[in-house]
Amino acid sequence: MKSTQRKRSNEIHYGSTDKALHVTTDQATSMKDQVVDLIEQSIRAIQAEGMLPEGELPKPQVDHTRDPKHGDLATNAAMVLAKKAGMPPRDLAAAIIERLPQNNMITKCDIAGPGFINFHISQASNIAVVETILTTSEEYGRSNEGQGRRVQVEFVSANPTGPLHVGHGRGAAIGDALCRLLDNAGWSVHREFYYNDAGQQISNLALSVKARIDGVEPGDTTWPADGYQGDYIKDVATAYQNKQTVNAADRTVTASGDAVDVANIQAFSVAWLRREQDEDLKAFDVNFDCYFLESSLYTSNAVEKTVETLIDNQFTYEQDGALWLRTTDFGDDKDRVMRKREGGYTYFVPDVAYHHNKWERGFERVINEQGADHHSTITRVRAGLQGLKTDISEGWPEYVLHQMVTVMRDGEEVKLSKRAGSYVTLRDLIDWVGRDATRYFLTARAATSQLTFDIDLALSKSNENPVYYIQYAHARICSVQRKALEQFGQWTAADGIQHLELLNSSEEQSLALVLSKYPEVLAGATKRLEPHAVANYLRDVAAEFHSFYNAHKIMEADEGISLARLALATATQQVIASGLRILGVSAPEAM
RNA sequence: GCGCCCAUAGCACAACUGGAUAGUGCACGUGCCUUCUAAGCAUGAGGUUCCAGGUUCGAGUCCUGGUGGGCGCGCCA
Repeated sequence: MKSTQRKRSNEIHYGSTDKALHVTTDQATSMKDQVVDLIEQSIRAIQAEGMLPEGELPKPQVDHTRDPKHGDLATNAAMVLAKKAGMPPRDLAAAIIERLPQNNMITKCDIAGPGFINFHISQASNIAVVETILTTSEEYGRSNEGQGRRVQVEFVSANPTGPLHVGHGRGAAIGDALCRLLDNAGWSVHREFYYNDAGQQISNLALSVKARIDGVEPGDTTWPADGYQGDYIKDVATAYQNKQTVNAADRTVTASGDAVDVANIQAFSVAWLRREQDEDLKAFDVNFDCYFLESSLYTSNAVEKTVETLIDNQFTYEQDGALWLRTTDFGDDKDRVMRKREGGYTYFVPDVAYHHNKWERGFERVINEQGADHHSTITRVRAGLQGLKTDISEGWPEYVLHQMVTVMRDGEEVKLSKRAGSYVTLRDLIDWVGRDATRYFLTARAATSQLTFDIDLALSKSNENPVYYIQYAHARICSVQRKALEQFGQWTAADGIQHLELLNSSEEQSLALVLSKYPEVLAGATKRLEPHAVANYLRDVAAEFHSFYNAHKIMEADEGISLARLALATATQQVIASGLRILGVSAPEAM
């Protein structure tokens, strides 16, 4: 597996196969890690005996089994190493088992199929995760892999020409979940929103508002070409005429009301739509540390300097009156124009300058969450950065691209077109199905998959949204805890730890097992930048809990059993609340 | 024509990045509320993982070539 991530000061290889999944926390080592350790010891012993060559060997895998008949954990070590050892996998498996160090966690291990080694874990070891969860509390699932290093995540980055649409919503949901995952893994996360407040699109915006002020409507002969036709343009015009003051997150503008002052109209319109987007984001509970203006790259001369450096480094040439960047030197399929014949720069030039700025701000990692329709910019931006001849590595910045969101309404597709002015907004979704369901739907699927958001379905079945399944488990646990308070008076989850050995049913054991996977699920989701894994995992946790809940009464006659089950339920509650927090979904105490 | 992404049950999607008998939710069949929340549980049916080759102990996953869909391929952003 190859990864062209960073090569600056601290060496990190996110793609490396070993260690990458190692959960670096101070908490008790997981069952899986312990088994990995045992197998490694055994293999070293075999190497010492000369049955396996010294030096580097293929890395065996240890996985949770799908089928309980295969025990709890399984390794392919014997199959992977059979060739090196020159012996049949099953024979090698026997040798590995023979040399496993003594331990009280494994009750049985056997050889199965082509040479798998299956490990059966004792119930006591399995249920012990409940104690780990309760005692490490909010630390459970956290790691310190990031070690406080700085990562910047740029997402949404919508231009202020209209309210956010569902595509932005997907970006907001995924981007924010990525931030929460990285924060959970010990990174210092900086959320940034980049937008253009001065280009052609913004001129069109100002002209559209001015047209509305002048009483011109879309379709009239004097309506501006490429004007924004949405009704919100009328609202901006009215607010402007009323000389309103607009407070957006990053700017405040008061309208003069002067119908011919295009500069003021433009400034006011940008602020008005920025505020509109702020409200969309607020309704979605997404916040940013910084709003970065494309225009600032011009006023600071960053764009000029970038161009000069690229010229000095001889990656450019003049042709047909334009200035070209030899992006083909860096894997592009054709060279790209930087400076147009009439003088202006193409859009990717400030983009390069912007990313150089990010680099100079010291972000060790930068992750850009964008719609897949912008994927062609990746090559250009990276090529531009390489052309600057700094020590930026080829794979910097990283990208997470989400595929299109198709919105179905009344059985037909609604085209997402900001310029046409007719599209479903993020706020529409939130109003219809709620923030939690919107967040969940938009993060529960892999970013690489196209997403069909069927509004009619979401409307008609709003009570059957999968997010409620998870929230319901949380609310149920809260309800039981309230009952326990009535029954026991003073009571804490820790009281049940000493009775955990009473939890020997398959439902209780299965629930504990799924809870024990939480740290590695988070580690995997963080490493692969795939928050949807968390959503899927939470559904599994909820399913195991509901099964447990239906099979066993928590508040039993026997106090020890009650306390033990309360401990298990509380550990479950903690994991669900933690996972939902990463997705930005609330964990209600009652439903 | 070229590049990127995708193709898995009727529908929408998973599958711990190469592991054992491919799972979950809707929808469909059958049971379960006098008992901590039935927004729940149990159970059944539903599959040639788009097609054809290849790599190896082993392929939904990797490689090659097709087919079908989305996006991009501008001196627009």
